Amino acid sequence: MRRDVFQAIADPTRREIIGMLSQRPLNLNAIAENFDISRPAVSKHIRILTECGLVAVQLRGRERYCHAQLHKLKEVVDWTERYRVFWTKKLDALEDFLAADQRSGKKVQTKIANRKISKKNR
Amino acid sequence: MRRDVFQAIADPTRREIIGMLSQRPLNLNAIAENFDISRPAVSKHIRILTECGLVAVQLRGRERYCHAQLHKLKEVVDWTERYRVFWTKKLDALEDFLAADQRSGKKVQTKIANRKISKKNR
DNA sequence: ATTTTGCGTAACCGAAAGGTTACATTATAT
DNA sequence: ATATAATGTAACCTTTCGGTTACGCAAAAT
Repeated sequence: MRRDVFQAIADPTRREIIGMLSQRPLNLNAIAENFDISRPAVSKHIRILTECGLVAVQLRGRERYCHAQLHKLKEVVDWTERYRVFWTKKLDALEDFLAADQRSGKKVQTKIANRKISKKNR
Repeated sequence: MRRDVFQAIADPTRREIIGMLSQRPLNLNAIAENFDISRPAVSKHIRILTECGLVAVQLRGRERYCHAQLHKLKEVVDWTERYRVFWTKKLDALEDFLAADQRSGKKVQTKIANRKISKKNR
């Protein structure tokens, strides 16, 4: 099981579960009530969220209370943060420029292709 | 095709492609050189990234230059941003508390379950 | 003691994901 | 004009995903 945070939040149902649990812990049935899918299906989602550390389960008798452990989302934030500059005003202007160029078919490629690059930044 | 940004960045290869393209536009073969997978496989990844708006393709003769369009990542940032409070120092302390409780089996549940919640925050 | 509740798990299913090879097409180079 | 380079696409395969129903089991309620 690969189970990384990126894959975990790819599913919209799991993102909803995260939203619910961020407000207060819930046991499995309480979560399932909010969805049209079956209880075992929710159980599987919880398992995935648990495996990647986004949710922690606390046993209370026969109930399992699920807590959001959202500091694990920092992994996602850290990745996106590297590209934050790309949605600032200044950069948007460049994107617009490129989009316009694409429509007109004008030659501007070299300008972009030769931008200085820094190695090893994955 | 669902093709939302969350699903697009779930795949590690696509995240690497995004990292490469954020430095400079590349044509498809240039991208493929960096991976062990076949060229058609890369082509499929580019298609997915294009469909959700993370990449734009600019045709130059027989070549297709792929540009990163990273302002679309803002969607991801906006979602995660709602939970930023959960990985600040203060909240981490709460998480630690919960984790310790889970180990000891002590009763603290009600305290958390009764936290004030605000509606409609998905 | 018996029933009900809250859950995990197993077996199964169809669809989608991620990859491959083979082939077609068009632009450029020779 | 012919060959080669850059790419899309189709057909196919295997694995994973997200869901289901059926069942089992322990805790709680009766």
